[in-house]
Amino acid sequence: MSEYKHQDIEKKWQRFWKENQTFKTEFPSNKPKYYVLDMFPYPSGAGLHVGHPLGYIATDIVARYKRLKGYNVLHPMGYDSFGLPAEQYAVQTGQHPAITTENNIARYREQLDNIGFSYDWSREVRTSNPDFYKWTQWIFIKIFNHWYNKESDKAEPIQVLFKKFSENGTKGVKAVCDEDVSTFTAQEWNNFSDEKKHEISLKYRLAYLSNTFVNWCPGLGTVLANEEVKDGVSERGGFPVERKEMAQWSMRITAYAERLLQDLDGLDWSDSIKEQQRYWIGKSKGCMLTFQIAPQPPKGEYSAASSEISGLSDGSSPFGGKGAAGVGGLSVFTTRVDTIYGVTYLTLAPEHELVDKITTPEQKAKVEAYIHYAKNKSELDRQADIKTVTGEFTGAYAINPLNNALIPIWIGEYVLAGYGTGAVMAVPSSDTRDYAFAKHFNLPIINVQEGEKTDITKEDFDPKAGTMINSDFLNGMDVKSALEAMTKRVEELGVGYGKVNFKIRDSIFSRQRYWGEPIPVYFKNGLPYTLDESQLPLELPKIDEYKPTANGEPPLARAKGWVAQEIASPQFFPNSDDSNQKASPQPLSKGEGLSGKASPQPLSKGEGLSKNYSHHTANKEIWQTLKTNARDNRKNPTEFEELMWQNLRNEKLGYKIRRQHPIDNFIADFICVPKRLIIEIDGDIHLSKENIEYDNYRTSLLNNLGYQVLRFSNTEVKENISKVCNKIKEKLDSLPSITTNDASTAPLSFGEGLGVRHQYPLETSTMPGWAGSSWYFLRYMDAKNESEFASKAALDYWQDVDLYLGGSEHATGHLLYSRFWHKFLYDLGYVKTKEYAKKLINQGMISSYSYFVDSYKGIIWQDGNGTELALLANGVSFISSVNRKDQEVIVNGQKLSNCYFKKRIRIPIEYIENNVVHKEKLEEFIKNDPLFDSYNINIDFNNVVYEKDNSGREFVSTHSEVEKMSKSKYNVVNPDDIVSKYGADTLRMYEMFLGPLELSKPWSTSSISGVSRFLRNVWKMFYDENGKFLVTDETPNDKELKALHKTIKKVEEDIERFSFNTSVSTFMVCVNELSDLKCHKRAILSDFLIILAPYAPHIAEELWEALGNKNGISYSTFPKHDEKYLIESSFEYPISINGKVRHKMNFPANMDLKQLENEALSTPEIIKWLEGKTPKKVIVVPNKIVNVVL
RNA sequence: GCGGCUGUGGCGAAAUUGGCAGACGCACUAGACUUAGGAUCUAGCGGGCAACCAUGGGGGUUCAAGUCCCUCCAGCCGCACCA
Repeated sequence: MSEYKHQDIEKKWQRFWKENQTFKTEFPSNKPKYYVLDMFPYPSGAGLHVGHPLGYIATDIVARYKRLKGYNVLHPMGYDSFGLPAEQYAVQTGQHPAITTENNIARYREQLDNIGFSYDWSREVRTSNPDFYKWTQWIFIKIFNHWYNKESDKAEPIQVLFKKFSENGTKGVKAVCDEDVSTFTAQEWNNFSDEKKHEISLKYRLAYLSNTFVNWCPGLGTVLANEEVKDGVSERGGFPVERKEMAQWSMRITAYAERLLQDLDGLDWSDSIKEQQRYWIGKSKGCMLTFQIAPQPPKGEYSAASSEISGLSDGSSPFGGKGAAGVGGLSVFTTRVDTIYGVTYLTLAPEHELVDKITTPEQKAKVEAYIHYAKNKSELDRQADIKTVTGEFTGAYAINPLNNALIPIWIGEYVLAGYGTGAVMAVPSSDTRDYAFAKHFNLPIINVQEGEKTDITKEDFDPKAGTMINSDFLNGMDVKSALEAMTKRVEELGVGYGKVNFKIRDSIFSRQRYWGEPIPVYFKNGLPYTLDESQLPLELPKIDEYKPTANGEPPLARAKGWVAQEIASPQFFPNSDDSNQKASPQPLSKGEGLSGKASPQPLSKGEGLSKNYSHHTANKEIWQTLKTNARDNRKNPTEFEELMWQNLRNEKLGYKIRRQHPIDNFIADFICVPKRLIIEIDGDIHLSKENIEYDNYRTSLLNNLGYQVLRFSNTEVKENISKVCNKIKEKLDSLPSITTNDASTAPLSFGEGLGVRHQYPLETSTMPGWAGSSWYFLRYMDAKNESEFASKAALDYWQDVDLYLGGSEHATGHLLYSRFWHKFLYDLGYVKTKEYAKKLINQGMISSYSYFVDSYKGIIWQDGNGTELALLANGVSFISSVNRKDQEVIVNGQKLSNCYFKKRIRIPIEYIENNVVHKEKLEEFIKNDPLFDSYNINIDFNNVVYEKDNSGREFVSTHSEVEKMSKSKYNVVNPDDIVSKYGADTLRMYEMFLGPLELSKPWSTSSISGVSRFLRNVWKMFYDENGKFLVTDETPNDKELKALHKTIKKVEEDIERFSFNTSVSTFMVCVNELSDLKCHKRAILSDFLIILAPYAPHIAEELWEALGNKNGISYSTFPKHDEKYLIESSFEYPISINGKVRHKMNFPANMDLKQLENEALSTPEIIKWLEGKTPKKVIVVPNKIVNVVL
């Protein structure tokens, strides 16, 4: 091959890698492991632009490098394929999001393949694939079935909690749980019904359902997590978000707050991300204080410092347990308990539950008005004007627990309901917000600190400066000791205790959306239960439309038969401490499973129960028998049954009723399936005590299966059939219909061997976007495993991610939740590492140049407000800057100045050549672009100014701005175009060459030619222009070896510290040097190709093959540099006088320093600079520099 | 307001531990080859005629500072009444 034909070469080797499965990861393996991971992409419809592959190229270089270094490399890719855009598209078009997603993934894959990545595609994961989300649901179930024990500081099975409850009640249980849990004794607990126990447990589980204020986004029809809301609008789509109270699933991430914070220290992540997480977790050490509410508001003026309630000044504890009007104390969290003598008022959040109780009648109207005002203020508004001070006095007073001072209680929106206790003790002398509030409402201010920087009105105010004053026993202390002393004192007094508070909130886990993982939960009597693991995956149902239902339920509520079959016994039987053990099936007792007269043989214990079927399930053989028996029964009805049938059949009562139908191990006489009603006619023998007992037992079993049972005796049927029918009808009317896939047969469709069970409605919300991404990195370790999320062997071997690369926008979302889930799995013993990603790099964004041309002409005038308006040929538009060229004109009788003005017109980047747009291109753009009208309203291209270049070609000058790459900005550069024009290797190297990985930088296609030329120069070392192969077997000389070995050394160092841009420069220098040396020697070029291969794998493979190698370059060995080739025999010393380089001299590298100094000082050039003075000092740094100080 | 990051030629940048600032590349200029050039090759390329001046500004430490310290400024990102 004579020319460097990148298209052919790249396709060839991409095919080679695919056919040879070159990058399939070995497992098991004796090699050391290296796991390098990209944050997987959401496959958007727009496809990749050149910014996306930046990180992928970097990780690919590392992966290929590590393979050459002998590592077993895990380098996978997949898709975060659940998400809003596909669903929004589905809502609009009705196309199933799976189809949209599939198409988008296909396009992504094509684009990725073009760039020659070395992913092991056999491990691809997609979060929307049931094989994958089965395990996301599985983890959810695990989370649901665990609680957080603060004593052991880890998650433990809920059964352990149950055991504690049954032994000691709530006493001694230290759990992370809801605020409103009640206490009970072991005896009380043991007397609770199972359902009650379950209900209580919901307040302890790590996944729980609760009514919370959520970020409701009507535009998207879903709730959003805090980090999905930016500036009061949704991060995706920018729709307004409001506070709304809804029942929602949450994850108790707060339980892990401390560990999430602590373990950040050991992570090699950027400071920025770690800081953001620290801030988000928001740990603050402080003190929880209780202020009693004063019994009666005092008349007249009060003075915060001195007013004491009469009779209480003896210092005795005045208010016992309860304060005024039966209201308990008011809890306040403060980080500055040392300033308690400076408290002059308390402020509650308007939503605070005590507000209602303590507000005095006189203040009620005002307070209510204020609450109304605060409530109706949207989040956005609240954030927008934080400067405005608002609030209202409740009329109530609290008592300072330290000095019994009376302090008024206010409400104010500056206090957040969600933080701390929703109440603050205000110290206007030490807190700027409190100060602003106090100033605004004329509340007293007591200084409790003195000294420098303690004046709150001054710029340099430092809240922790100075020493304490006006603070009793604290006086004279600094803030730190005062804090300690006061914390101790309040604990002694029993009015408070030291407490650590976290800002982080439990994360809302439900989304009212279709395109997400269904939450594997059903509801029985209003309480949530998880599905049995054997029922996973709970697949997304088909639905007719992807919108919420008419009454606002999530889209899944549209699904027919969105019900669960309960197959495990309820999870609240703590049979064992092993959380993983399923509740054991309850065997059928003797005689059960029999119906009517022609009964099959009774089943004995365990008999007929296949291991795979739950205890309510008959196996196929029994089912066949039941079916046969039922058919016989139908053929030979008793007279009573026949009479009944004639009255029930053909929907005579308004409901379809079947007769002689198998239900699990029974045959029911009559059944109305959608109503779950069974009607039995019992013969007279049923009057015996034993039979009644048995009937009752059977009824209860059927009840457990979800059926109601009506029993009539033969006599009742015979004597008053209409009464019987009325009773049945009444019952049917009262029962809710249970919809199923096919109400006529579903519960009876027994073909799979599954019996009829009670069906319960399933949860209709789905999981949030971050669910799948919180653990996908583990799935890659064993992506095809059907029985576990990953095998122990794989988890033990791969351990964690060695290098994780992705955008910093996930700082408090994915990167926090995934750490949380990983710690949870760590607690359960599934993973061995506390953190899953040792090293994280956030690649910078690649921005782009947007190009504009100016069009001039129009009329400008000022409106009444002095705003300048421009009148265009076809309309009026506001412009901010004008270039005037005054000319007077008359418009509507008014004298106006006729100005030329500048209007920016966006020109798509593909029409730009060397920063100008040629006339024919501009015309083509106007003609071709369908979006032209919508993007460039009011544009008159006749007014652009054309210039001519040397060849007479007309063009228009443009100016450019660096902006985010986006479709709407007309500045997107598609990697496919770059690959087809310059090749994937050029793209890869150029992306790296742009600059440091972490920094944002603008893309400039014109600069790519340098890298392109470089690769052609590499080619030229192997082939001349006639295609003659130039490589020789000559022995390399020292210069060539030096050029090679310093490159090996530098490239290796660069990759190890992720400095890819400098490697590219190094390669260029090396090729320049070898070209100057006219080096075509195999020994040199062969090693050069190996070190180049991670960056430019295609050309490296091609030339490697040309050198006669058969096996591909990917698993060759990275050469080791040899220092002996790098040693210089001499060094050219810069000789500087007083730090300024004046001369250069060559000395042997190992020369004696004193001798060197002497020689340097005796050189004429230096003597000239010495001007006869004796140097004060001469510094000689070996092989660096000589500095003469005069 | 708070936190993090970043400021070096016309542009992207390099200088890893303080030791010749601007490597490497783009753009540009001149020349060569050529019917042609969006090809290739050669040379030049921070500013200044020069002494010198230059790493956002100012100050400091040091024989020596882009690099360390203080201070101010600008840009980007994140958070934002967190008690």
